[in-house]
Amino acid sequence: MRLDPPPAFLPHLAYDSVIFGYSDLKLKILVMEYHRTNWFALPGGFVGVDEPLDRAVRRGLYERTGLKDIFLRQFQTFGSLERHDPAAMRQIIERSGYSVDDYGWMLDRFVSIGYYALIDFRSVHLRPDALSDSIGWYDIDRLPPLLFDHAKMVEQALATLRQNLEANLVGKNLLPGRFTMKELQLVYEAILGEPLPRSSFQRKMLASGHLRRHEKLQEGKAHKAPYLYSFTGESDS
Amino acid sequence: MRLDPPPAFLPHLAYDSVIFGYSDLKLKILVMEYHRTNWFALPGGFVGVDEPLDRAVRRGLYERTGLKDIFLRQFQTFGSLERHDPAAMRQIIERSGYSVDDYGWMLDRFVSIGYYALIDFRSVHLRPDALSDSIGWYDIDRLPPLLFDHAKMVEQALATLRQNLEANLVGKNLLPGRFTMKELQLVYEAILGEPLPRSSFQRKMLASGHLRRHEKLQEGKAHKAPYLYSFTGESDS
DNA sequence: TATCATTGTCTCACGGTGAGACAATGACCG
DNA sequence: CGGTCATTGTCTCACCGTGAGACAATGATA
Repeated sequence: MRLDPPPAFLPHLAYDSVIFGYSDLKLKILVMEYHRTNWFALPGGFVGVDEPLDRAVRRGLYERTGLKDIFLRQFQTFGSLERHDPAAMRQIIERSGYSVDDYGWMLDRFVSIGYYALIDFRSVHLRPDALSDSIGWYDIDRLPPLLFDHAKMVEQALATLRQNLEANLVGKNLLPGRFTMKELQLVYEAILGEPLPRSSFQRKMLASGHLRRHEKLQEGKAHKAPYLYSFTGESDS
Repeated sequence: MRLDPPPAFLPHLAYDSVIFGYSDLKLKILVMEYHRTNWFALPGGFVGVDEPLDRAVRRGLYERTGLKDIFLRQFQTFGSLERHDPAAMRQIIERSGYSVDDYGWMLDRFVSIGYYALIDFRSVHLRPDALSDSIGWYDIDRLPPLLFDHAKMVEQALATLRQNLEANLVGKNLLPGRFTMKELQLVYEAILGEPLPRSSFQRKMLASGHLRRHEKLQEGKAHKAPYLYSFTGESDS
């Protein structure tokens, strides 16, 4: 919850993370709000001088969500000059109660490495960092205006996620351990942003071999009781 | 052809490029050899303090190949600690006739952004840079041992290329303006590393709409004369 | 007990694919 | 000069995955 002085981090280098969760039939991401600015941005951070890049990102995720062993993928590195906005950064630092004299290095140009993560919505305990008032979930299609080039980052992350959609990921990372076929299909549809044919979806999922059917049936609700499924096999890292 | 002093470049940040060409039925990449070391590595470089990342890579490609408007894609950023090898770097600097006192910043840890490029083999005029004796083409499956994590970079670049193979790219960037269907198929096979069914390949290519058939027929060789084709539509950047 | 939405499964038509066949072509050889 | 033979463009056919729809089974509700 502190900002280490410049020597601790690689200068000019940052990461930003697009953290996906699923709840209430919607695909959502984590967005943070800077202190007293009404400005929103993706959760990001810096890389320690002797810290592997991947570990830096996992550290940031852990500090904000309390989760370890998260599914995490790099999707793009952003290095244009347009993303540099020292004026905005100055305000963020000052309104958080810090001095630009101490944190002037944050006004520099940064090259940022974009990661996306998939996490189980329910198992998260959110904690804001030193610069942010709050961190919260936003529907993927109802995001507030984001600072810098973060809107483009989200777009890219979502495109990459859609392209790499595999049975392993979704159920293993976004859903609780047991779920119905219907629930699984709804997650897919939320990610892809379009409806899927029911019979084909079920056929493909069953044929994939990743699913295990639990003979238990759900009960209590309405109509015919669906099977519960869980995912088999390895996944994250 | 000079090494600018530290202030000109972003510290701890580099790029490396996997430059693909096609010749003699083989997929090849450019590999450079450092002065008097017998050590091989991918051509790479540094990013100017006020230079967009993409432009830095294009600049490096231009300096080495004389080509502009190259098809270029980022594929992965490498940030582990294992890739740091100051001892090797010290030798490279010294054997090139430079002093570590002046270029000590090159011994630091670097995070490197990997790009791959597709270029027309015949239109290249190779030029080594300040640190390298030579730069030349190597068969993708007969590479010399590469320094640092560059072998992994090549592997990743090739995997990404195979995954993103589209009709647009190959013919537009790896082949000369006019080519036969057979030649096109051979390029695909060289990239994918496996034979493709002839009739399906032809059918799909013709149906893609990217090809234009030129009524001229090749002549002089053997047997039945094939049509010549060229690609239509936009491509690179 | 009748109603009705949901679920698991099946069938069918459609489109793309790989394998193979076929004629056309044009250089080479006897 | 005619036969041989490899290459090329195209066609046919069997096969597989897909989307659409049908159907019975189910289980809560009226």
